[in-house]
Amino acid sequence: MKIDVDKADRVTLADVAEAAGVSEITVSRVVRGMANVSQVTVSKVEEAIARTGYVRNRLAGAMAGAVSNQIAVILPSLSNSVFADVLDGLEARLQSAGFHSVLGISNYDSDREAQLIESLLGWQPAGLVIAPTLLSDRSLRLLERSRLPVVEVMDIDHDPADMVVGISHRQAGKSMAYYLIGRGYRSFGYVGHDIEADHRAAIRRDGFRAALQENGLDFETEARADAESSIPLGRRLTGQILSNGAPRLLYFSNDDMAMGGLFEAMSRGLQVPRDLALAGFNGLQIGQSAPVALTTIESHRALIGQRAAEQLLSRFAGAEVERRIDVGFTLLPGDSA
Amino acid sequence: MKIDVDKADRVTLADVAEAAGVSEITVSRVVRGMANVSQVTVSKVEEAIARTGYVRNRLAGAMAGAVSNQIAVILPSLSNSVFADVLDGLEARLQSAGFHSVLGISNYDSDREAQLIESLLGWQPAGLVIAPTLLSDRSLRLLERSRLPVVEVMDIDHDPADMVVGISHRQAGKSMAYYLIGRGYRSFGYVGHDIEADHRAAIRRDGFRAALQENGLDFETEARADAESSIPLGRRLTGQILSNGAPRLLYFSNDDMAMGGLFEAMSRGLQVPRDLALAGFNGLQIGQSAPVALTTIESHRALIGQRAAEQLLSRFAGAEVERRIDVGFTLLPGDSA
DNA sequence: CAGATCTATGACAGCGCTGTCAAACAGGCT
DNA sequence: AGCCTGTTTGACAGCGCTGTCATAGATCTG
Repeated sequence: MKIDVDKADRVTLADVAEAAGVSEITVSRVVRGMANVSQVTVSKVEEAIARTGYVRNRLAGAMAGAVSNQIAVILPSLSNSVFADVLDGLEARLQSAGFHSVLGISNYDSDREAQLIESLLGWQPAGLVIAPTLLSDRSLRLLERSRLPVVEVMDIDHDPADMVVGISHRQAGKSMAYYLIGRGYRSFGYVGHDIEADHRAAIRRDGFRAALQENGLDFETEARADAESSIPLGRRLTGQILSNGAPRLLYFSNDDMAMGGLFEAMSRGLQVPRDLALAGFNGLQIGQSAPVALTTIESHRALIGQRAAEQLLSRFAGAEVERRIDVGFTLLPGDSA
Repeated sequence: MKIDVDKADRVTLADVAEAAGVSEITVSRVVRGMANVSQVTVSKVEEAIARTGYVRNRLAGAMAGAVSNQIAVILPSLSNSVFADVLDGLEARLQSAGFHSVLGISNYDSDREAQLIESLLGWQPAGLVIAPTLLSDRSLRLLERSRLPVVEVMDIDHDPADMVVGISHRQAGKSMAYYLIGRGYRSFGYVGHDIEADHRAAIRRDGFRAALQENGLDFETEARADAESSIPLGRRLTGQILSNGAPRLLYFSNDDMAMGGLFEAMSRGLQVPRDLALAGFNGLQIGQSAPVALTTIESHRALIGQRAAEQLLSRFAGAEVERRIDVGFTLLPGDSA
C-alpha cells in the first residue's frame, strides 16, 4: 500500500482524511479529542494519523477561530533567578493545562518592553503575563484593545490594568524593619543595586525607611551602584561601607547582594551577627543553607507564577476572578540578624 | 472623520488599507518594511496604522507562507540556573534578530520531552533548540521529517541529529582530575545528585574517574541521592561523608552541590582546603565570590545559548554551518583545592 | 408505526495574510 | 515619437484548519 507522504512532504488533515476514508472535519474532531465521533471512526483515523505521520498545525487551527494555546510572558531578566522561579511555576501550571509560553525578556528597558508586547500580541496569544518594568501608555492601550486577560506579577503596590499577582514590596520592607527594630537594632545602613531599573527594590527600601522613620530612625549610610544585583556587587559595596565604619545592621536590596555582604564579612573574619548584622530579601536557597542562615523574607516566587497561571486558566473557563492576589511573604528569622 | 475600528474590533490589513486608500498588499509591504514602496505611500500607510491601532497578525502571516519567527526551546528545568543562563544567552541573540522562543520544560522526563517536541512543532517554528534528556526514536523521526534546523545544546559527547553546541563533559571531568592529581591529591570522594536523570553529570563523573584510573586511583567513597542538585543536598551528603572519615578531596557533581559542601565544612570549622579540599563544575558566580573561591570549571552557558542562536540564524540565512560546536570550558583554579 | 430525538458525518465558507503575476506609469534613449 | 527599463501598485488565489449548518441514519415514544 502506497502512503502519500512524499509530494509536498507536509502532511495535512486532507491527507489523513483521504488515508482514513473520512472527511477532513472528522479527522479534525478526532485530533481535538471531541466526543461526537464513533469509536470505529476514531480508530481508523488514529491509524491513518500514525501511518502518515501527521503533525497538527496549530497555526492554522488558531487562525480558523479556535483560540491559541500560547501565553505571552514578558520578564525583565532571566539571569536573576527570581524570574526564572516565577517562570518555572508558571510553566508548570500552564503545561499541565496544555498551554505554552512565548517568552520575551525586556532587560528592564521599558521601550523594549513595549516592543515585546506589540510583537508578542501579534501571535494572538490567549493571555499575557508580565513582570512590568514600566508599562507605557501605548502598551496599556494595546493591551486594553486586545481584550486579552493580562496578569501583572511580582508587586501589588499599584493598580493593575487587569489582574495582578504578587506581594506588597512596601509591606515586605516595612515588616523587615519592624522585626529588626523589635530585635533591638537601632543603627542601619542600606546596600543596593540599580534601583532605578528595579523599582520593586526601590519600593522595599522606601517601606523599610518609612518604618525606620516612624521610629525616629533613618539609614546612616547607603551604598548603591547602577548595576544589576549580584553577589560580587554586594561584596564590593559592603567592603566600601566597612572601610568607613559600618552601621550595626545592613539592609540589602536582595539576597544576592546580602550573600555578597555575608561573604565579605566572613572574609574579613567578622562574626555575623555579633560584629555586623545582615538582612536581605527573597529567601533564596543559598541564603538559607549558608553557615550563617540569612535573615530575609521569603517571596514565594514559584507560587506567584502558579497563581498567575491559575488566574488565566479560570478566566478562560469563564469564571469571575479576583483582580488582585496577594500571595503573601514569610519572614525567615535566620541567624544573620 | 470616522475611523472604522468598532464593528468587529479587530483591525485588519483591509481596514488599514481602506483608511489609507491603498491596497492590502501595499500595507503588508509597509508593515514588513519592504523596499519597493514609495515614500509618500509609506507615510500615508504609517499614519493610517497609527490611527487605526493596527497590530500585525503573525499567525496569518506565518500561515500565508512567510516563515514563522518563533523558535521552539526545550529545557529540562529552569530552577537550575544553568538552563536559565542558556536561555538568557539564547533569547538575547534571538530577540535582536526578531525571533521569539516558545518554551517547553521537560523536567528530565523523556516522555514529556517527546510530547513537547510534537506539540511545539505544531506551531511551525522556524527552528528548535533542545537540551536533550533522551531523544526518543519517535522524536527523532518527527524532527527529521520536519526538516527543521535543530540545535542540541549542552554536551557534545554524542552524535547530534542535526547540530550540537556545548562542551565535552567527559573532557571536563578528566581535566579536573588531571589538574587535581597534578596538585598532589591522591585521595578522592564523589558527591552527586540524581545522575540517572542528569546524564551530563554522569559523563563528568565517568571522565573524572577514567582519569583517576589512568593513574591507578579511584573514588574511595561516593555519596549520592536521587534528587535534583541543590545546596542543601550537597550539605547533607557532605555531612554524611565527613562523619565516616572523609577522603582528602571531594569532587561534586556541580557547583550547587559543592557550595553545600563548602558551607558544611565551614560550619564544622574545617579549613578549606587544608582539612578538606573541594571541586565543582559550572563556575557559578556564587562559588567565585565565596570566602574560599571554589575550584571549578566554568561552562560558558550563556555563550552556548548565543552560539546555538547563531547556528540557527546562519542556517536561516542559507549558510553552511558546522554541525558540532565546542565552546570550550575554562578551569578556574580557585582556593578550595 | 409516524413522528420526535439523538448521534455521526460532511459541505462550505472564511480566518488575515502573502506569493505570484500582471499592469500602470515615469523616465531615458535613439 | 517609439521603445525599453525600472519602479510602484494591485488582483487573486490559497496557506490548513474549524465554526456553522445541513443531512442521513439510528433510536426512542406513545
